[in-house]
Amino acid sequence: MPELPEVETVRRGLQRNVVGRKILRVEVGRERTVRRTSREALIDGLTGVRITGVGRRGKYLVFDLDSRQKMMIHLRMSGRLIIAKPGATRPAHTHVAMHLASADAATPESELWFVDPRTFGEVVVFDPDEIEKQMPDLARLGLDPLVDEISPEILRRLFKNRRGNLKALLLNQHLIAGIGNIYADEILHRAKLRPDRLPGRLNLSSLAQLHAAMIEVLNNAVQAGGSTLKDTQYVDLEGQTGSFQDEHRVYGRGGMRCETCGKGRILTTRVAGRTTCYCSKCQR
DNA sequence: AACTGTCCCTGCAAGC
DNA sequence: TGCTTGCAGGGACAGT
Repeated sequence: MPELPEVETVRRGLQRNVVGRKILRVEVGRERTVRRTSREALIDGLTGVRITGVGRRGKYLVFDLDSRQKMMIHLRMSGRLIIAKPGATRPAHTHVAMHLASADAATPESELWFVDPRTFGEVVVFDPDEIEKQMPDLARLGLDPLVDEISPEILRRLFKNRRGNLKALLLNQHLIAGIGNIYADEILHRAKLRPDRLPGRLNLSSLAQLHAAMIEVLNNAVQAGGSTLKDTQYVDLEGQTGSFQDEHRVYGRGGMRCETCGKGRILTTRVAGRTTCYCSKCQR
């Protein structure tokens, strides 16, 4: 599932491959992918426009354009962005295809595909001046752990007067943006904190552990190009798999021995409505 | 306001 | 073997 490290890996690929290039033509297959506006709005908003930059906030990709608008792409559960040669065979569930002009004499024309079997993802062109109205979810996103400066003290303030447990808070995109189910479990394991702990009862040293684990796990995962699992086949823009799944210590390891403490077993439960894995011994 | 549960959707795996 | 069922999960939405 694309979470912050996977989206950041895709963003870096886009930075290398599409920034500076002009969109010549846009095809939209499934209407559902452009449900926030319409097929016409996407095609009109992108045709003849140059991509001047690609940013990321949480799991949201935001493309700068040389028009007055911006483009947002969210991969949700199963979305993928793929760069390909013009006319190459498209995978099933390719819902949007953008034809990109060559950037210079050395760069051939390309196609940028949005592929998404489960169709939860979306592609939308919006007006940044109307972001509150058109993109309320993006406008109200919380702090990004790798873009914004987060400290244990900031975590304490974010968690103040919150009733939910630690895992629910990590998954809440209005507080901290970019952490999903996999990285929430990995972060909590490295912080040695149980997912069902209540934030009000955390002392500053626990908050410092959580903060350090968050930064470390996310940075290491970006370094590894994200996590590629068996089911969703996450790959980056150029089709490369990630390798952070090899460093997972709890996610998908239910019933196995904890490699960190060597004693505990990894338990699988349900916390905050999500399948949750944690070590019975090292997380307290 | 803040939290929880349900839904959207497809592919895959387990179980009969 | 071939069917059915359940599960995966990000975020919108309804209900509490």
